[in-house]
Amino acid sequence: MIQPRPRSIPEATVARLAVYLRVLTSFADGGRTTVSSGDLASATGVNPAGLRKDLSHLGSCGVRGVGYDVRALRERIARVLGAERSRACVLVGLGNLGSALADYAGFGSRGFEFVGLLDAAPERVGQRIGGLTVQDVADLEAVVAATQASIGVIATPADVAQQVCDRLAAAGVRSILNFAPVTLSAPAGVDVRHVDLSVELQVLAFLGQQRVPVGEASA
Amino acid sequence: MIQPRPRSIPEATVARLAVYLRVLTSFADGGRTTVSSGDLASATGVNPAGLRKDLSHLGSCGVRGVGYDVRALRERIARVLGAERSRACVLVGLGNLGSALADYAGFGSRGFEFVGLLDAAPERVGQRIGGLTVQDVADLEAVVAATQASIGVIATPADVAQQVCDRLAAAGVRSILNFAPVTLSAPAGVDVRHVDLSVELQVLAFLGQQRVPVGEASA
DNA sequence: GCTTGTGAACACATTCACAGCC
DNA sequence: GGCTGTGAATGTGTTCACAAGC
Repeated sequence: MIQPRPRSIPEATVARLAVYLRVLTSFADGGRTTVSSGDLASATGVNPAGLRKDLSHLGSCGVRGVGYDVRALRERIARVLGAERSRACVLVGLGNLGSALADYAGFGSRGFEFVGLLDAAPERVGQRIGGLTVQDVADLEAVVAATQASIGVIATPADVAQQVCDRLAAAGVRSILNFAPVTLSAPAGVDVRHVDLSVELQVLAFLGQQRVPVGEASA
Repeated sequence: MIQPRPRSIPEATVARLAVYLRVLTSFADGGRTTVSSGDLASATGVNPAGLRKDLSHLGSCGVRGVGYDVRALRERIARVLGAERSRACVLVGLGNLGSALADYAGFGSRGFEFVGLLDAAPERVGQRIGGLTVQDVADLEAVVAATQASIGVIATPADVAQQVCDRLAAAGVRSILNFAPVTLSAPAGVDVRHVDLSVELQVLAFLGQQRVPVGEASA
């Protein structure tokens, strides 16, 4: 009666599911009711067969010869990703990037709710951003305890990111998303993911210079 | 006499090289002169053997029994990534996120220079951000032509991102980094990369809910 | 006939283990 | 002895091709 592995979805698939979810939502808003793997694949920039394989991980519910029901598929993906129930996040660091994140509509619509904004600068404490009032980072532990936040987002300068990470972990936050340009270490059981905004740019630039090896034209 | 593939570095390696570059720079700033693969690996959160394999792609110059020379390695990586010469970028969309990007020090220190900031909102045009004056997006083509920008960064709302992308591509920009939450399409020869800030958060949340399948404690 | 779902083949990436060198 | 560099083994992810089903 024990399912072998009820939900073991490859990480690469999870990332793409989030993208499918976004596109399906816009399709649903546009009044579309069904979609084929080919259409959805081209709208998300992936291979159709890969898309079907991704969907097969969630015990897919497409109809052969027809396609997928947009609403049903969207709900199923949302359920698997846990995007239907709201998750409480605290955000530390409200400089330019942090403020952008606090205001970013994409989070709220995908089940992430900021329940605490924290900053160390006195002039930022008390400001209202994205419907919340910025609190003093000294109260981090109290805010986490009061809000039961399960996710922490770090958008501080690099030199304080590690100590913020330590405090979040100690306060019981088990998932941390780091935007500061440092590699963080955290105790076992705490999941840290790092988003480096300039890495993508650097990869892009590298591919660009690859493409045209400057003066190596075939003439 | 034709080299088979002079420089074909796996994309995953390129992304990590950018991280090594950042850490090596901070090591160099701290006065460190040599580093072993183990040290650098733990500072960047990767496997030591993988790190050595990454470095081997650039015809590595470590010394057995000793390690790598920090400065030499940093320069070699910078050269391979093309991070030594400055690359001109235009940024379109100066809302919260765009402003954060324009101000982000991480770009400048890695060879990316914003040479144009463009926005459609009249109240933003003329503002100074990160040392530049915001220009009207109507002048996009002129700005690209005047600055010879090779990279475009899109941080606009989703609904105008595609048309900005089209105009950038038509103006001759061959590398585009998209922060808007839409999948963009571009003509062949134009490289588009998409950074979705909430995808990482969604993966993190998924892993978190995986970890503790709520009420399935082994007691 | 059209589209899904999936095993099998392939390509890519990571890790291991050790030979080569200082 | 210590650390790099790398082939070999493993694991992961992607693509193909086609059978199954509407």
